[in-house]
Amino acid sequence: MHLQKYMELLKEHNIKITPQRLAIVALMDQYGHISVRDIYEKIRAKFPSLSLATVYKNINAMMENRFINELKIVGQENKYELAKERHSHLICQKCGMIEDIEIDTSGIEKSIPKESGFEVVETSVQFVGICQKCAS
Amino acid sequence: MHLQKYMELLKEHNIKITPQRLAIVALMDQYGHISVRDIYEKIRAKFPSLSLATVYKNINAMMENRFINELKIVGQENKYELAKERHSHLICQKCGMIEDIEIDTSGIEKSIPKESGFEVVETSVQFVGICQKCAS
DNA sequence: CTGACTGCAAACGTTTTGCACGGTA
DNA sequence: TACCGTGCAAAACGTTTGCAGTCAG
Repeated sequence: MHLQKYMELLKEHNIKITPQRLAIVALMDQYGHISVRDIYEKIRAKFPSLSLATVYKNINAMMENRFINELKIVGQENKYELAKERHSHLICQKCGMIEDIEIDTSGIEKSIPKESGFEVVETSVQFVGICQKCAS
Repeated sequence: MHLQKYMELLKEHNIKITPQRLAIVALMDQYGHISVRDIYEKIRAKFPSLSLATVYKNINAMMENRFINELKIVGQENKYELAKERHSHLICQKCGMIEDIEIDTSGIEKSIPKESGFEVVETSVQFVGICQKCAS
């Protein structure tokens, strides 16, 4: 499918290509946000020799290279996503769904008092609530 | 000190009063945001019989009662804070400082498309950056 | 061909659990 | 007094590490 694309992505970030890594990237691309456990189980179904340690090692390497981001969400295990433009997340309290959303955070950043002397590098916003499916 | 205040707080939330719990509440009040490990070590210095299991059990009980909140922060261990009015956090990447800040999130909430059908219950905002002390 | 990656097993740190005892209401 | 909370030890997790063999570049 998009093997070629994944290989290029890895190359761009100076990460050596292996079947395990391609499988991880493919899952992140497919699911958007995925946990270590889910990565492990889904790949293992097709590729039973995969070890959990390898998943962790690769996740950590990819985070160091800023190739992926870690998402810490209340009430959920950590999720990982391919790094892309800054964005925020909609999170359903009921079903756990996570959806990307692009919003402008410059307004709220302005409400930090100048006197605080705090310089924002990154603003992280999570909208926690109920998704359409769960509401109906 | 504020023992009386802490006892009332616990009573209001239907949490039985014990010396261990009073010590935990006192630390959260004093530090604002504190980790399990820090709670354990600080209390233990004065009160060596305290067990880590007790800290965890109490933290969990207080979270169920919505008496305290859990704070998940990138690159830091989980922190806990007394529940209060909705607020956001300034987080220093360098020294780890966490500071409360009150901002109006209604603006960014409006940028969620109506068609998404997502109903926001709570908006969590973290401003990650460099604090005044670390910048100078 | 060489260094990096993988898988395995063991180690580690954190959090939870079960149980007997002790303290709060 | 009755029940809930505590402390201890063990268990259960999640994550990391060391090492020997293998693979990608």
